[in-house]
Amino acid sequence: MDYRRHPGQRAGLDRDAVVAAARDLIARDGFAALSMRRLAGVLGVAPNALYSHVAGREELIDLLLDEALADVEVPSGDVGAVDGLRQVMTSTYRLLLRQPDLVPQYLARQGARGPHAQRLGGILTALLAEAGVPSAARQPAVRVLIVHTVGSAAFAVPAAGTHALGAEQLDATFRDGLGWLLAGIVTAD
Amino acid sequence: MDYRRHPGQRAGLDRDAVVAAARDLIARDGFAALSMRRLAGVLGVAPNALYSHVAGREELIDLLLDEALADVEVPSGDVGAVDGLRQVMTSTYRLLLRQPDLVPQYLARQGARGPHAQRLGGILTALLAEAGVPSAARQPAVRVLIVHTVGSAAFAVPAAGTHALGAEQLDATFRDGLGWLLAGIVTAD
DNA sequence: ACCTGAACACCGTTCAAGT
DNA sequence: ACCTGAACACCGTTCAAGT
Repeated sequence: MDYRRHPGQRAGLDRDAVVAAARDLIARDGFAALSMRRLAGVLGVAPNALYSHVAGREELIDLLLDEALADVEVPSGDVGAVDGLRQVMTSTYRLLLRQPDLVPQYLARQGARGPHAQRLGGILTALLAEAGVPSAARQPAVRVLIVHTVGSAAFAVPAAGTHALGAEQLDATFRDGLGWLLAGIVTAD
Repeated sequence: MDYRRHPGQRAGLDRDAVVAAARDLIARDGFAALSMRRLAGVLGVAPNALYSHVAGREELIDLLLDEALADVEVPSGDVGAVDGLRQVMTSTYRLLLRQPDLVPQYLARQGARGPHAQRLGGILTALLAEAGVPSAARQPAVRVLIVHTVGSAAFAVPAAGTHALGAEQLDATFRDGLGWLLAGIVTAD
């Protein structure tokens, strides 16, 4: 329609602006409301203008998922490997809870594959090594920890009906499960 | 278009036939291919004919999810509560692996809410009680076990790129994680 | 009750063209 | 390189009508 712009005129858009607008749109109206056309509408451009900055909807979601992991905190100082693992996973859990609608998408695409996800994987592997977990057992251990953390975050989102457990109880459930898994990981032969 | 049928003429459709056709469609072409219009096409009816048997696409997916849990095996005889829990979760895990495309949808809607899911929840709660887990700790324990099982199944699905872990390793990872969680659940004060 | 016809309000993506 | 215009091939769902 009328975008008050002619073909060739710039709209001042770039990749980060598109991703940021998508994040805001989901935060306001939920993941189901994220469509390329609606997003373009919010940004005041024609729908196909987005394809100059993003390969398509799938890539956009990949970017959103990876961005959600941007602020994972590396364990501070020398708290020990196991406590370090606990801190990293708890930080990740809290980050994921901030963008609840996005979390199930991690499972739908078997985890994020972007740079932030890779960085997180590297941190976990190093901490497992420091904790004395043998080389071959580290990748399975990372999987178990990620499954628990992402799964807990996905289940923490209230569904249509009110759920029985409160936020504190959900946090406690995540924390307990994490502790049991860590105990098993570092104790395994 | 032309369905070789007039308004008012039956097509011999019912709720189960719709759900079964949806399951087959996903098995053949993937979850992304499941649309009401395509499903109607497979069944040889007009798109809106499906709404006589199903409230809409969301309910159809709910039915598919619950149906996937129909064949969970209850533990045989007196194997003990913990081994019983292990058997039920392993049976559920194997069932979920049969319909891989469907699994992420469990997380997207915080678990299934149908009769089969409720039955599974009841079995788990009873076994936890038998294992001596105090009443208040049972619901969180069920959550942890479900998160691990569904999450493991979701992550077991190969993504676009080939994945490093083989099927045996994935099974071992699920089994180990389950063991650690069960140990923690029955040991907790 | 179960189906068709027709329509409404959407989708993601592509291709050509303009600057 | 970044945008618009226009189009293609889809969606889920609803409403009226027919038997």
